Amino acid sequence: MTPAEVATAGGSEPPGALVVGSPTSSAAPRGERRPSIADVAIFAGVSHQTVSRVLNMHASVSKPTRARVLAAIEQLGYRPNTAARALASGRSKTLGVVALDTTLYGPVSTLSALQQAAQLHGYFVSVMAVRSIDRESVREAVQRLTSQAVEGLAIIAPFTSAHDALAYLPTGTPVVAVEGNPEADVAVVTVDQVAGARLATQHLLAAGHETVFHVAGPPEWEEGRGRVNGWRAALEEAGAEVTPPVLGDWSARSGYEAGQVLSQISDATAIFVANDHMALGALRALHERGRRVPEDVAVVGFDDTPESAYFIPPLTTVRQDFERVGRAAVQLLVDQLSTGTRRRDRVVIDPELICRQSSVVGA
Amino acid sequence: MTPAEVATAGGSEPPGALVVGSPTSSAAPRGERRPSIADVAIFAGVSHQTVSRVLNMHASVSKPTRARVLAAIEQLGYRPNTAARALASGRSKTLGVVALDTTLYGPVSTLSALQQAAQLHGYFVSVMAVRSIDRESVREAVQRLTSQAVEGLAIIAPFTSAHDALAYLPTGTPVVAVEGNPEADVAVVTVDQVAGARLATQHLLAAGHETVFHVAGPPEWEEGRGRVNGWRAALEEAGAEVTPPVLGDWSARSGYEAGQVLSQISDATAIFVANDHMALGALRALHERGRRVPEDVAVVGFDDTPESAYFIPPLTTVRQDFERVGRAAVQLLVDQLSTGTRRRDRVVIDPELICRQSSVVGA
DNA sequence: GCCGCTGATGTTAGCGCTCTCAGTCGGGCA
DNA sequence: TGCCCGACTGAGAGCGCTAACATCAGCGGC
Repeated sequence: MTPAEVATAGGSEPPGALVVGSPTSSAAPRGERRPSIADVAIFAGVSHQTVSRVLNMHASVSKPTRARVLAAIEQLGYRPNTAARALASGRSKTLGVVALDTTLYGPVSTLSALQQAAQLHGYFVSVMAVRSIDRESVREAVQRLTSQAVEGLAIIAPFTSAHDALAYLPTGTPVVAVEGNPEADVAVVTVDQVAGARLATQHLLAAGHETVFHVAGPPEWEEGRGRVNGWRAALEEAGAEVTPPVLGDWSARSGYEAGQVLSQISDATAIFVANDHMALGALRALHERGRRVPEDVAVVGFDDTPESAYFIPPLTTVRQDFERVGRAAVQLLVDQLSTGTRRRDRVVIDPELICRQSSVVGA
Repeated sequence: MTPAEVATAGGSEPPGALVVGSPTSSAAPRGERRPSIADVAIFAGVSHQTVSRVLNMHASVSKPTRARVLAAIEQLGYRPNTAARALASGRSKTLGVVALDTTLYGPVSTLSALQQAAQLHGYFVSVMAVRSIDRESVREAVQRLTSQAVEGLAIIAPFTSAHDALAYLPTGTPVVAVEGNPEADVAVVTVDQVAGARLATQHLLAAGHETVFHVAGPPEWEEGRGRVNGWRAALEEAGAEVTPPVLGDWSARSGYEAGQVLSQISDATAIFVANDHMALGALRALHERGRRVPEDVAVVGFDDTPESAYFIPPLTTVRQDFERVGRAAVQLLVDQLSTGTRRRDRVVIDPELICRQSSVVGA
């Protein structure tokens, strides 16, 4: 790869991508079928294989030839056909994603970051949303992705799905469980939920509360379980009483209902809520019952959604760097792909406590 | 290739392939390449073409033959190869989506619904996120999708993008602009932003406010412009004063800043905020300044995010049925695909005012 | 001056599927 | 009985690309 080619290929492009056509130049292939590699070859007066070599940045193409081919490509507005390429090479340049709920803040942020990261690596992303994580749904999703010959798979859903998924995947396909159980038998990228919950709980204990109540996420979610565990561990370490967690479903509504329950417990002076949306609901319930936050009850959330700084009062919460999660997931897949092995790396990302007014009087 | 003796496999574990018994009958294709239509054909004792016919539900396959083929498919764990199918048929069964910001509530909800709808119609969805809507980004995204041979394209981004996109698309590819300008020269699915803003504004006027202030979304967004227009129209119809809108960027932070400005204007007794997140910020600013909602200032948002019912106070807002938007977009594409024409249908979905306490005293 | 080598190209097979065109077979109708 | 027709099945040719090999200069070394 000579410097000249690098100049041609533009820095922001993923490797292997082609920079062709200024916005004005590339003429649309009016009417007819799109130009193929053969058309380009004829136009440039070379063999189709030479065109292919230029496309794939193979060495051993002379400079003038390369230039001629690139010119032809631009002239004809040629774009490689992904399907043909995938068929011939066996590489689809596509990563599959199985996601449980693609509207929740966490998964959305992760997915979005993942998508961007994949794009940077020159990969497409194909997302299959599953309604529930029963075996059948997972099988369906994975098989659809398999038929697309995805090269790697990211699972943004509870651990068991990741495990199940393996069964339906061609042997050797790299898999990464995002936000999955660190004990999983595949690679994992996760935010340390236990540590995050511990941070939140310790923060409240340090503020002088005898114990901390917990509004938990659904136990089917690894995040939910991890936060319960971290919370419980922190309490036990401090010798504080462990009250039964109130179960929620991540929604503000469920947080509200939990808040209604907890607002009637006069001992409940500190609540750690498993995500910000539920915390919002809880804040509202406490407000309705005349319990002041943080004077009467301190509240800490989890996620640091962009809105949480504008709750009343601003919410102390635990930030998760979803951006990094997405990037790391892609990186793990790409690494496994390039080494050709399925590995069991884990990337654990530390969460960060963001202190705001909901937890500390006078903050 | 899965070289079993890769010693470089990251230390922790021997890299042996995971042995997973599949819970159903379909035996995993041990080691080698996945079974093809030809394998199925041999196994079933028919020609590959007959298998293809079964796969594509062509008529003219006798029942016993079909049964035999289906059995073979299951036995071998066969899954059709999307790339090969796309290459041979020219149909990729994939819809492309170009989206501007895939983390905002509206786009996320739409995208999610769209994805589900597409899945139901047997289509895959390939999403290209663009950072900005300049021509270059749109071109890049559309061309990447083109190289995937998408059969149809949905654009969840301002109108001009939709227009630009056409230039880089093979002629005849159906396009639908989601939440785009109804004047666009492609099919459009949109919530009637003008009507929604009108509802909100009229609601506030009807409550006795002399005029209604507006915190607007970014003018680059069609939604932002539409809501400004509806708000202005409602004011003008009522002969109310039209104050200059305060510009926001959809974020709670920008809503907060707008709220700070408006809270200092004593005439501002009613505010229509262009989305719920900004409304949250505005509520917080008003709260800080001691302006009571709704007693001193009435606030109405837009979107009806699941959280808005739990704001303090619960937010009156305008609901958009994103579910329907997504479904309609897919339907339009599928229709155009089946009739083979590029049409300019429009689907306009009526928004709905959801009355809560932020706008009406004693509600 | 012949050998082998390396860089630059072309040639030939497929990848796994669908499409078009040909059959084969049995039965209804003249 | 013969013929046509419709239901069913099969053979062969690509789709656009990559991978492996074949080719063919030109070059330096002995």
